[in-house]
Amino acid sequence: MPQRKPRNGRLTELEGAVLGVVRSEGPCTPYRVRREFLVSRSSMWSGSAGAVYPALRRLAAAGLLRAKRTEDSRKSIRYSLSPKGAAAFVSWVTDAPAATGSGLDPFRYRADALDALSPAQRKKVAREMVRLLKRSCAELERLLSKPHPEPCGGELELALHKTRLAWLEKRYGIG
Amino acid sequence: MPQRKPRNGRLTELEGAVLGVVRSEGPCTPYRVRREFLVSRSSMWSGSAGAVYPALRRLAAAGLLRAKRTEDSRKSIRYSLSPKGAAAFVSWVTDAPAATGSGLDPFRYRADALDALSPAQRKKVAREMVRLLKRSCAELERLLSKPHPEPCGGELELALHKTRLAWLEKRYGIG
DNA sequence: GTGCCCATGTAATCTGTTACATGATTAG
DNA sequence: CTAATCATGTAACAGATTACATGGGCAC
Repeated sequence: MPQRKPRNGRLTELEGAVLGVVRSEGPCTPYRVRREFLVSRSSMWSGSAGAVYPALRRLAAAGLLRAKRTEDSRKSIRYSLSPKGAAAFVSWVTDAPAATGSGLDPFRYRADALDALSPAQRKKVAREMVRLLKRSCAELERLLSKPHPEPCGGELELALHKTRLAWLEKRYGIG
Repeated sequence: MPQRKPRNGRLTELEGAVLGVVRSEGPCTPYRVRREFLVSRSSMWSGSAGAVYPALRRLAAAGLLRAKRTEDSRKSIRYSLSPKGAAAFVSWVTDAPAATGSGLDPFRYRADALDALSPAQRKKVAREMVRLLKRSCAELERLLSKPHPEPCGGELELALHKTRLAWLEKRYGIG
């Protein structure tokens, strides 16, 4: 999915997110970065090696990350944020027009088309969506209630799911 | 962004949306389809010719669209939905797991990092975001109040913006 | 040692982006 | 007629995906 506009000197969403991981985790290996994407339930990225490793190299080549080989048997690399990288990250975070854009919402695109379905089909799929959304909400609420709330993105994701549920309820009376 | 997961026999988000346009508009030319993406305020896609024209060819090659050359001087093509395409579109719309996924939300990704900013920076960018979000809300409300509400995606987008505003208000007291 | 997971990549492919090219139509 | 715009593409490129390859460390 789209979502991927090429750089006009700017960072990709993935690159910005990668900088954020390195910033909050401190110097870390590619695998560590990658796992953040694999584990985080942001289904938007696969966290595939073919995306993360090249992104790290790009960022290092641009001077935003500093790379240092370790001396252990793996000879892996530890990336840390350079001052330039920290500045770039702040620019990325404070890019208000990018932040307030509507993004890529698979729900919104399908919502328009629900009316095209037969009532029976629509009811069936709406029920299934409600089921999945409620499950996600429960999962997120469980995570957020834990002592370490982790990144607050979960709050926003929860709010998003609830918005969708409210919309389904209001429009089709399914709750 | 994005977002772009390759096909495991499935349709891309763009392809699904393209089928939706052809379905709701009836037989139409590539340009007609493209303009829907250019005009619609879904900032997620550029609606570039390099995306739309190949997508239409792909869908036609897969038998989901029927292509018919017109006899006028443009010799353009009119695409219409084949029965197979209609079925594929329904599958796409009713793919509940895909629909309820969290998508690619640039706001959510930046929200986590706002805490890393200085209070002054954070206040400044939060204010700017609020300004942009309110402007989008006003614009959407204007559109939605018109006689022809057009696709309901606008309702969801409006709800998304309001969710973001509420989050900023709650978290940073900026409204 | 053998098998399995951890960690680090690479290769081929796919899709969307920008930027350009080109012919038809319309406004002046 | 000329210029702008409509409409239809193509070309080069970038970034992400899957799938594969490979070597180290650990359990048994």
